[in-house]
Amino acid sequence: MTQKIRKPYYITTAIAYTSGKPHIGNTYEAVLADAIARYKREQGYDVFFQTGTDEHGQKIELKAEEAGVTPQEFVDGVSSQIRSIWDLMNTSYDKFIRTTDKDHEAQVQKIFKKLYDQGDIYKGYYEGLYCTPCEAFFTESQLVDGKCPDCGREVQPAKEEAYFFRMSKYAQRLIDYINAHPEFIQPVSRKNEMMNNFLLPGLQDLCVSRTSFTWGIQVPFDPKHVIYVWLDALTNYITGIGYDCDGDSTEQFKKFWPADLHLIGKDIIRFHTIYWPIFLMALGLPLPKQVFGHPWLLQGDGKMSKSKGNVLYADTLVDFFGVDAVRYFVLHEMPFDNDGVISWELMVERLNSDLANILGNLVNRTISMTNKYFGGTVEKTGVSEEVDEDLKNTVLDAVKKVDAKMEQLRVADAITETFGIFRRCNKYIDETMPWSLAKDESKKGRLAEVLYNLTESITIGASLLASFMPDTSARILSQLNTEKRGLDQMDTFGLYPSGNRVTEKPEILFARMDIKEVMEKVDAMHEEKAEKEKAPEKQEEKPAIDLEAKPEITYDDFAKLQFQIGEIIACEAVKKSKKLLCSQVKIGSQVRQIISGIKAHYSPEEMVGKKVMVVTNLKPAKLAGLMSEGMILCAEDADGNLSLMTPEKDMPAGAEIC
RNA sequence: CGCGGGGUGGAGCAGUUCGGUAGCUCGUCGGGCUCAUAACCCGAAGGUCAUAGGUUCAAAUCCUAUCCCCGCAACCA
Repeated sequence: MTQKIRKPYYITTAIAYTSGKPHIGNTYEAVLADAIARYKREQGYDVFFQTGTDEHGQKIELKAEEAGVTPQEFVDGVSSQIRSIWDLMNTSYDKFIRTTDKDHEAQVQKIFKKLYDQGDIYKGYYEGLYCTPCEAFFTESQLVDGKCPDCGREVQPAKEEAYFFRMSKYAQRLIDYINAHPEFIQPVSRKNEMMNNFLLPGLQDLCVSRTSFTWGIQVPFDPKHVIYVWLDALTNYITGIGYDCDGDSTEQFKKFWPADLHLIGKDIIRFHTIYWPIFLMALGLPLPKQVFGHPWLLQGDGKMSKSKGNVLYADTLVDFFGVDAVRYFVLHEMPFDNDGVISWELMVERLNSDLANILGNLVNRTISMTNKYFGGTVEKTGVSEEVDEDLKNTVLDAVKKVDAKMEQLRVADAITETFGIFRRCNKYIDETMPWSLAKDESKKGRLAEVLYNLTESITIGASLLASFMPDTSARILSQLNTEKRGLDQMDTFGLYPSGNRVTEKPEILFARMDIKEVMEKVDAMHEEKAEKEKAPEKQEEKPAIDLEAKPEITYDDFAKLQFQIGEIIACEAVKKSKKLLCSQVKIGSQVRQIISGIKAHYSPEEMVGKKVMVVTNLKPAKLAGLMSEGMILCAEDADGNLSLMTPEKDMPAGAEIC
């Protein structure tokens, strides 16, 4: 066995937060990491690809409560859902870690203890303005009129016990490190942002524990505290491969740490390039070699339907287009340091033009001609002409370009380079006109050579595709009846075995789709969804919503409230606010201004003329700088959809509701 | 003045670090071809590079101001 020692390559994604089903944007990160991991494997690295789920925190505690299950049950469900989507997308992760894994939890506790013992974590007080009834801290800027934004009561300065991490101690070391390693933060534009905004002005110590909720890892020596998210979540990168802070780490850890690449969303760059490195310094561990903050994938047609159905999920897209088409789309449409756009139209466009026309049709026509003219046999005859050189150069060149692009993590560009091969092949067919050669018996040799060159080019192109579209790559190669070409053999043109036979019947790789038909289906799907939501109780639709019961009140309590019918006579969006509408509401003979957070559900135009239920004796308050004198009531479902309460029969504005 | 990103032919993007004929893909129009999934190939039209100033021999690229869009945060009486 003369197996070469393969260089390790450790890549991670951020772990996905288990507060709900991940949309296509979240899924993109896993696919991107997968493409890189696969390519590294092709290059001969011993790759370890870790992903997983982040499962602690107050938000999950609340979500679980809403759903009426325990937090553990809740995260079990969401985590497995996320994992199944990652699987659906054909991501080749080696480990799927969960922050509720027992060994992770145990290790995090040990790490916390160790950092405490060595003085990096200290107990202090979190100071702020406290609202006792709400049990919450607020900052000055969060207050509304100097009062609690939740209940409107007075707040007092107060302090709460909490553990802090002494960031300042390591700040200079980190600054030096970043300066000495310009490749550490990618894209580089992010580096300055971190330096200027956080490091150079001076790092604040980080609060690393909470007492306001319990769904988390307990501080081992102080059980009323729970370890706050970042120390819990970030450490997954080392606990997942067997780190032990008592020095008993696994061989795997020794082999793979430090990580080569943390692939994360641009929103959490700060945590990965400041706090994480500092935690590692405190543990005496080397820092990851690179952190890449990728941009986001946004939905282009946000305006179309306000009532949800707007969010795109990976599994829905896969149902329509298939796994590889979706992988192709997210990988190819994503700019390097700019947000990308996804919509049904763009999806169909790429599928038709790139996948069906350029790639699928090329494979199809090449195989068809080979069958038609040579009974499926591909033979290298050596009857070459000058055009061949350009084809070969383009192909071999593309291999190098793909390599260079992948080195810079420019996956989208790497795919474009790969497709350059297929484009060139189509052109080559036009240049050589095989159908014309076929008419002349004396040109058989040339014809065979042309088809050989095409087959060889496609073989190389398909092999390059393996990292991005593994299934498609395999399907093409199998139709050509050959094996995937290794990257180390791609500097040579002409390795396809002469005399080999391709399949008799080429299968359609990607069928063209009609955007109209797709949109019809999409609409039908949305309607179906909407209908399901409308039909109450009927069938096993939306489960009835059970709220946690509030304490019983007396009739006197109830009588304090005044409800009336209000007629909306004017309504406009509140500037600088995403969610607020400002309505002029006629109640009896007076007109009141009321601010409501329903912009996402009702447009100002459709509000006008509606008669709604209003709480009229609520203390006026200022919202987004505007006075609001009352509250328009809505019903809300589990997904946060709102519906105004309107009288079943026509009632005059001002009528009392009792 | 909460933080950050962005405005380039009809659509989606590159180019902006280190100023010097504005590029790619799709769409449109015209032509060619028929092996192929009405696919492929060639050609053309289409942009005062958000706006206004400034620096410069020269600005999409540097500086200043303004407008607009998008994320995050906040506000969802």
